[in-house]
Amino acid sequence: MAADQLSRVFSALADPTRRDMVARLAVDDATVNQLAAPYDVSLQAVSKHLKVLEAAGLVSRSREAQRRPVHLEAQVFDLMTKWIERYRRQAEERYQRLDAVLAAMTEDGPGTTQAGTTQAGTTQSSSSEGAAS
Amino acid sequence: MAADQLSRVFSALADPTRRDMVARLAVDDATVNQLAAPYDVSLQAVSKHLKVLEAAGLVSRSREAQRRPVHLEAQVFDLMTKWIERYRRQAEERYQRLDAVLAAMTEDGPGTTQAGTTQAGTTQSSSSEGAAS
DNA sequence: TTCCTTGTCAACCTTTCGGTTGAAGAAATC
DNA sequence: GATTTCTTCAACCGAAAGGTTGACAAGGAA
Repeated sequence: MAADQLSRVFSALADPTRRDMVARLAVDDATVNQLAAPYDVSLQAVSKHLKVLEAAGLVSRSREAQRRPVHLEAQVFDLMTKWIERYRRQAEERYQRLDAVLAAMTEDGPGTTQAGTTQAGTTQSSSSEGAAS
Repeated sequence: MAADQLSRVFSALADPTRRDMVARLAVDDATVNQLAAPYDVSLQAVSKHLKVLEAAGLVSRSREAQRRPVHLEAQVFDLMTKWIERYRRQAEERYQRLDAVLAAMTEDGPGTTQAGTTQAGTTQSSSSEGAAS
């Protein structure tokens, strides 16, 4: 798992503890100890979680004496939002198109509409990850 | 992993193959065979992927003779978008607050601003998953 | 009935994930 | 220099993910 960045981001946020940490970091930067406080897991486990978040580009770390403050990098959210919005919009448009077809059907009476409602079956797809506008 | 729905959704989309399937399904409904075509994995593997997507609420399945057409349920995207937007906005506001503080500093000269820039250190957090507006 | 198509269930294997404990690095403090 | 604080590295462990193959159910079609 986790080849490209998008995979790493989704994977990172799939864990409730890590999502919770992101929520905490949205309020303010925090050290590892501060982040670990609410959970009853070892500090090492928290450190691992942070490595995952960092690899996903969701947080960055600086240095401050022995401390390593963690900072939320909110730009990465845009990556997800863009991905989600594309397909949500596409699905929505499709739904409206179907609606239009159904409306036309009741208007003209059944039998006049041809093809392309559902199950078009042309299977013109393939890897669609990076395609479309 | 995958306790609540949000976890299941993020987890489901962490896999590139499943994301690709979602992209394909945004175009049109499809059968398992149609979905499997682009990939060189077994049909069983694809079936498993679909089960994951279904458990996450991202797709629904109907019945049509032996076929089990898969349909994208786009509403679930809103769940993610809501989560993401909350913390993105929060982080953004925080950034602007910092900006304001910096502006005030150069205006009044250094030393007049007190506390609360970064590293407030109050650690008033805890589980934040379901909190805030 | 018999066969073919479509899809799932079950068992198994390997890799990754999230956690643990123990040792150790890095930097301030005694 | 020795100690304390904050954090990571390394090795290990059980559970889950993602894949495989083999059997089989469900439903047309011959």
